[in-house]
Amino acid sequence: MAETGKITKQSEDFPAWYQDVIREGDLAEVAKIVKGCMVIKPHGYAIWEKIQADLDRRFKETGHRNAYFPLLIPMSFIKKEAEHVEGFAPEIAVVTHAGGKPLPEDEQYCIRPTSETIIGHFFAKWISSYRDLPLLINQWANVMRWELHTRMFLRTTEFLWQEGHTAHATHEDALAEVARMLDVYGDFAQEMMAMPVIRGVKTDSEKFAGALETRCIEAMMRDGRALQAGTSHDLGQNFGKAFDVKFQTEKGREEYVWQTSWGVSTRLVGALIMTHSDDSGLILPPALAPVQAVIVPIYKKEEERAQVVEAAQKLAADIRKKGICVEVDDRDGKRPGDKYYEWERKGVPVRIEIGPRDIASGEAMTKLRLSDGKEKMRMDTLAAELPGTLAGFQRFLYERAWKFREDNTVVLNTWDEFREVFGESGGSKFAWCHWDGTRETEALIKEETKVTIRCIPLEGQGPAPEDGTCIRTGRPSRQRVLMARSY
RNA sequence: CGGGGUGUAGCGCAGCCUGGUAGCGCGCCAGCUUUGGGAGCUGGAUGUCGAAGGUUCAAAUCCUUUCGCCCCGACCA
Repeated sequence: MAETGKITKQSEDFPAWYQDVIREGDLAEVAKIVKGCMVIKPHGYAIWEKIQADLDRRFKETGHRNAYFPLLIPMSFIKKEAEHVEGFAPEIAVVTHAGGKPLPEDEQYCIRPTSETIIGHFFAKWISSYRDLPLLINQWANVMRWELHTRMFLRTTEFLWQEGHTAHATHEDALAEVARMLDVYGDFAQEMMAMPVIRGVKTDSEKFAGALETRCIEAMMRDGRALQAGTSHDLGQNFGKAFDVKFQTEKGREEYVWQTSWGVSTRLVGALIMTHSDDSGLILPPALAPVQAVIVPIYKKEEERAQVVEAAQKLAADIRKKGICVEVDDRDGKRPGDKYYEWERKGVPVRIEIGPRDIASGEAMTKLRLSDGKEKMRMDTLAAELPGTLAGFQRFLYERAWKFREDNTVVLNTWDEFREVFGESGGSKFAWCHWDGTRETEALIKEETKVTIRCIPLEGQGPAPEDGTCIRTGRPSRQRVLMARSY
């Protein structure tokens, strides 16, 4: 880790850069006293709150309601769905003692790694008729997975997320839900995070433990690696059968429900950092920036200070009327240059400087987080123009991220090309390649190159389907899949 | 679990080889001067030197034991 106050260059050491941006942006720190856990500091948590607020609105607009289930899940529950146990058992933390006594093995709890099982249990109690369906529930919660290697926001032992859990009368309904929620995530990523994503289907070996199918959104980080930014699972009747979630159909027949689950986590904050930020620190898309604009008053003498701060407060009030979150940084004893650096590292999109000269001329200096120069703007029209400026900034970030991804996406046809692109350096690109569809080939490629199949693109999300031959084995393939090194 | 490293002020580190009053940078506090891109000067506060035991007149330093953390090789939102 670099010394405090310095940010390692992205091009020199990407992981160090990432840590530095988080520290200098005052987003979070490693808890240290609790293995693998992090403390999300106010500025970082404020970003998560903005993410939550917008997603929550989208969930409610699509008919879901929030609920909350226990943090502790009986160990016996986890074991009920065979693939689910197998997938999660190694990373589960278990409560073995309570009330000052050891718990018998059959009374032990695990701290939820995800809630399909306990929610399945309650769905069984709540659902008896087709009239109870669909049941559309979302939970905002923390979960815990005992990971070997942790990285702030991307993979920590405890993390915050939302998990949607729904039950439907038919597989068709459930599949529509899976698709709908994947689109909610995809739209959110693109509209709010200014992060282009590829929507696709996971291969069998990458899908959620216990699901029939997992759909995902995959984004490219600025080192070319892929980040899974959200998932939506078709659980089929697997959990329905394991937890006996049955309902009576209109015709009086008894059937198991079809379930889905879907989630995004605080990992999105990591995605935000690695999609937009630069060597000066964090860059936030205006739509998710807790502070969208900051006003720095500049003064020398006391009487100037009073005058300048007053003008800044008045401008701030005008800006707030436009629905923009603005802060006046009138902290005394900290010089303007110092403040500039601080707000830059915190990713604030727009900075406005007001000094005696500006008050005299009726203008203010504005600086966008991404441009080098400053621009003079009339103070009386600034508030009116700011929403447009922010919208333009948001659009610019999306387009820049899009172009970066396009520039780092390749279509590969031979294994030699593949080995060249994914060399020893550990770098990555998005590569569209043919794959023979077998788990064995996928594992072989992963072992040889650490490259994985990120997803099989949904229609329109990748190259149009075409017959070809597997990049590794030469066997026939019907469609190209997305390959990359990933987080 | 195997290999390597490290524990000294809030943070980052030096001191250890060759035992002798615990130091540096940043940060923090106070005052003055400053304030349109990371301020300067002066003064100040802060430590059971990871823990336990031993050797010694004397241990951060030498010896023994122990604990924690970090990095590299087997899982993943």
